[in-house]
Amino acid sequence: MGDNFTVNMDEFLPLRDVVFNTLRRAILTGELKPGERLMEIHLANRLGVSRTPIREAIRKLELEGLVTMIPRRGAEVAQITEKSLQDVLEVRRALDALCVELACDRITFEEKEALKKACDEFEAATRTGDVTTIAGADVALHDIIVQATGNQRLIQLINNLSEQMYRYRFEYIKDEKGHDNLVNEHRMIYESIQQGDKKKAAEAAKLHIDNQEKSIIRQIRLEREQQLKKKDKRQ
Amino acid sequence: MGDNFTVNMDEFLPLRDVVFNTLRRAILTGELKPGERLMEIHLANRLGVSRTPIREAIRKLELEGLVTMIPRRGAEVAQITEKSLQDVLEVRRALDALCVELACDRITFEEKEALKKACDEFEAATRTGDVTTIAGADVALHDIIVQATGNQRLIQLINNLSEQMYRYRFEYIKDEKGHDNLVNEHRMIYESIQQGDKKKAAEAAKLHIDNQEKSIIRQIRLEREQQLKKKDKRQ
DNA sequence: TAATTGCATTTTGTATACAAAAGATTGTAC
DNA sequence: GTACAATCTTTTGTATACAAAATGCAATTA
Repeated sequence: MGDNFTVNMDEFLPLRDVVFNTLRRAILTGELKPGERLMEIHLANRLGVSRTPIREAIRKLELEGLVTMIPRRGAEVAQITEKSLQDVLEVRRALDALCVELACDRITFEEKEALKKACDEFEAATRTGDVTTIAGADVALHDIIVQATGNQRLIQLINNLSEQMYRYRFEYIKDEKGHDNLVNEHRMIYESIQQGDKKKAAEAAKLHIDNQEKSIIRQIRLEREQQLKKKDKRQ
Repeated sequence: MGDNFTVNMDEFLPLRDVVFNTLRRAILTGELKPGERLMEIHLANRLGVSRTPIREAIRKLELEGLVTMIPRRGAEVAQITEKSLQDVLEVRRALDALCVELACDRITFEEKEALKKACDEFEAATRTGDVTTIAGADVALHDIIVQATGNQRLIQLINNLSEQMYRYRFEYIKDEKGHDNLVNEHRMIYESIQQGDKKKAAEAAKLHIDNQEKSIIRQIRLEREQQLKKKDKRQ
């Protein structure tokens, strides 16, 4: 079992929020695996708190779609199926397009500058080859665009949807051959926003998602095949 | 204070879900007003349960955006501002467009029939003049389209967003002059889906939202003016 | 040997208890 | 009458207790 996640007592938050963040993190990084049961006493002991904050955290994870409740049996980490991921991506495609369109209208001069810088930094990051650095630069870039929309609800939704794909982030970033494409796609998006060309921006954003989709779906199929092989061996 | 909401003990659900549904309903119907505090013991006594299920229900309402948490002060019903509503509508516009586009591709023959019937029934409902009947027919019609997308995530998101505007549903339905427009907009959407014309469908869906937006925003401004007048009088 | 029943254990669902923080109230001094 | 301080109340945050359901296992029976 993936061990040693602990509560971060530094933060001055209600325990339920600390637990919520901790569990979410554990699920997104794959430390808690799909299908794994979340048992309250167990988690409570492990995190050194009582069951109450654990339960409240689980209620929030439930609504976020990261855990599934089974009546009288408790929570387990939600399974990701290819279908559910395609559903998420289908929505993200539309919302990302909306994002860049809104950004075309509302982005400030400072944000444009920041976006340009983020593009350069992303390119630099790809040259380091370090996956974490690249992922960080990618998040930073997208964050600027999302924030530029000024639409709080949209920001919240996109963040939540991104979360669902978090486990696969690294996979499509690992693929070195794709780096030039990613850099180009980012540049394309930046330029369209710079020019205020909504149509072009939306197309670029959709293309960007489509490419990620291909890469992620490929990854999922690969994983599933490997799991099947393992099963075969056991039999 | 808006009185007598009680838990519905018929349903066989964990108390937290019963409480969740009860409170949500109360908020959406306006029985619990924006800014009103949700005090745990008070609610617990009123609903005849202990604080635990109340707290868990509040955690879910929090993530749904229906209540706001103030640290060490508890929950209160989220305030709806014009900005927050515009944010919601901006997102809905994109997602409704996505909905009808997907419906164009995926709707089954039976669903097409049902949609046609729903259009007719909506028209019939407008002629009764009964607001509840009209609202019901409207929901039924939109439900068919949303379900036809087959995208669970999208269905969930649209339902949640609709929720945020629930309090204003009646207002734009009350406006009798708009009924013919609504009927026509529905027919337009139906026909585009029938023909599988995504572009036309998306345009129709967006127009539909735009008109609702106008009507809702007008309503909000009216409400705010009335509140200001009341305040003036008191001073 | 297979199936089933009964018991023990685990785990959730709910209620309650207690501590600490925030808020209201009262009283006193100026 | 106002300002400030002390105290009392309310309310949240957290922990724990208890009941009921589900699960697993062993023993018994066909």
